[in-house]
Amino acid sequence: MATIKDVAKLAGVSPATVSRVLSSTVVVSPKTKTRIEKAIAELDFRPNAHARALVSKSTHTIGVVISQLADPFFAQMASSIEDVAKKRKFQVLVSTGSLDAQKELTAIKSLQAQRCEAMVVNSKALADDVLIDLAQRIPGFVLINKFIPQISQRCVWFDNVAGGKVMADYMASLGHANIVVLSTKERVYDATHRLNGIRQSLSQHNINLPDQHIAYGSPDYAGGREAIEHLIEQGITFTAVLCYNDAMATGVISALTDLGRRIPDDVSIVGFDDVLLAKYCMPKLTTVKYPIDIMARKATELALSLIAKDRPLNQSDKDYQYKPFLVKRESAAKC
Amino acid sequence: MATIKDVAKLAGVSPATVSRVLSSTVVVSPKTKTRIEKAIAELDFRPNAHARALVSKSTHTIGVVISQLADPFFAQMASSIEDVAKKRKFQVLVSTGSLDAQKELTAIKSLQAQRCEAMVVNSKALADDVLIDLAQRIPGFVLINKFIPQISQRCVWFDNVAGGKVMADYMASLGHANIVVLSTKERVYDATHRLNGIRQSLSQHNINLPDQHIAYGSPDYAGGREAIEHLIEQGITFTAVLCYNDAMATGVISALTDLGRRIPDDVSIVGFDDVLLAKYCMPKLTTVKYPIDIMARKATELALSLIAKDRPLNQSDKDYQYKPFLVKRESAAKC
DNA sequence: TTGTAGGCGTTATCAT
DNA sequence: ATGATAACGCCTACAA
Repeated sequence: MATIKDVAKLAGVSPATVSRVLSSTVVVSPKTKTRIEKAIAELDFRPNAHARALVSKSTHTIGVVISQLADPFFAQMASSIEDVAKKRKFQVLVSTGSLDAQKELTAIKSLQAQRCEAMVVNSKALADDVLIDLAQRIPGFVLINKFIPQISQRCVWFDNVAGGKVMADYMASLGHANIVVLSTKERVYDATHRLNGIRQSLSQHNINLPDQHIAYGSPDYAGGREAIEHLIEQGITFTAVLCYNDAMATGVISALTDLGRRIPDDVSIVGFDDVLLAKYCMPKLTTVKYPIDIMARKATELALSLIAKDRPLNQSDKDYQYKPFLVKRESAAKC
Repeated sequence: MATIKDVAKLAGVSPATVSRVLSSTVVVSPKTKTRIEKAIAELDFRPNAHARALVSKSTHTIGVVISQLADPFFAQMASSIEDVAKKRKFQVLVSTGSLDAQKELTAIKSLQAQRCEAMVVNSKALADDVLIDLAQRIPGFVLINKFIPQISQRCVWFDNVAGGKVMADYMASLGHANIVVLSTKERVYDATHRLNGIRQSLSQHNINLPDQHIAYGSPDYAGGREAIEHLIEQGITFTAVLCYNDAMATGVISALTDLGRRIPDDVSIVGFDDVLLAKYCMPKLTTVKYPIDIMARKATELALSLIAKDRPLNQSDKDYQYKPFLVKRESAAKC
């Protein structure tokens, strides 16, 4: 690909002048300007972003770390980030961490090597002190899924405990007393938080939740099926199912329907996240809203504002917490 | 962030020696090596990828152009690409084109500015001659969703005409004669191709498909609902619905169920793509498989092989065409 | 084995 | 208004 020198030569000027018309920051005589523009077009010249980054010490790039691109939840997140980044003329660099601490760290390091100025990271596996260290090192570092007191102003997070409560409160209010919970077998803290919320709510309502009423599966359709089938095999009876996410909930719907149980007449089901899927499936899923799109937008703006030169100093010292709320649809009803 | 000079100074060596342990291409004395490694760790030094790109003239980066990240189909595609790229130690740069020719071109140009060595692009809007031009300019350029004769070896594509036929043939084989089609209102060629396939099949089966039996909506759940409702309002009767994609099909299921029609007893429905959703919804969707994951892998390997220095010259001259096949589930049955 | 020097493509600072 | 020149951070001959 042509360089700025090639353009300069073809236009009969110095590289400096070409650079001036590129940045249009200094006045260039109209005639030479058009001559240069013609040369640029003719050579199909595209300024080398790396050279620019090197000299300008700025890449206009925001890095994103998520566990997997194929998951609708993360796809939505990435999409929202890209949307606001684009408006600010920022490039997006996506790296995946796959729920593995080592891979997450590798992803972040690679983003650092690319000199991303801002970073929005969803870390499921890294230890808090590692994340704190990272945040202190990287000016535009923002965490999107957890709260860490020491770096609270860099945290955009969701109250998972409240989310668990919302689910359980609702089922209790519908009169359910035989409740089972489907959690994820992945060791991620948000599952623990939701479970804690559920436990708190249930004990307040004097509803028992024995350990055998909790099953663990992969956080997807198949995992939902297997987990609920496992519970049934154990001879456990129930009228309500609380699921770790919407995908598992659809698996439950499918498995129970296959067994001739009717939803919500025989069994009530609540999902989590409210991904697109929840509206699509039948019956439509009653679920807990996780406003990931709004959160992703917020996180991106926060990350970008952290590195802005004209950073308003009135950066409030608080964290950015988002609360769950119930989306009532068709999969849950009175007991 | 620390530079190679900082590391060199701290370790008491020259930058060149540091570079040597970084690339581990030349033997360095064990003592100095450990000293340097200590310095690197202490300074948390991360080699600047831009400087490297500049001098090495290689970025190890593959660019991806898709219309939108949030769409499950494209998320799957991006995910597959990232997967094989990662194995080859390539960074992935995603840009979105949003079905707009101008934006698609901007996305590609930005990828060029980043000096992506390979590119996998899904272009819905750019004219063929523009794409041909791009392919000739960019060595690692691969098209993933369409066939263009002049650059056939750079095309990984899906036979949409055959896809249309598959849907229609199946419905005909089930005895349906009153068929309606839900297409997308976006002006994309794949919709046209599928429609052509449907028309061919239907005329072979002597089934009539008047223009009023074709409705156009946005290619999603809401669009499916609206399109089918529109048809019903027109007083059109039917026993089978062919949909542009799975999301529209779920909209149709929902709308018809609301009206008390039973699927597949009263109406048969076929979707397209076989995204995850198709397995999840109720009834499970009978649909046409679009093997985007396999195709994306192939496209990535192709793009990477195109720029490989040890490129095997036995690059076959043919294109890479993928064929649809029917995934029979529950949403379609005998008339 | 290690150091020196030049250059990758661009921008910014001086001159002119 | 335009041209030299140095510098960004790194790698790679070439020397020592």
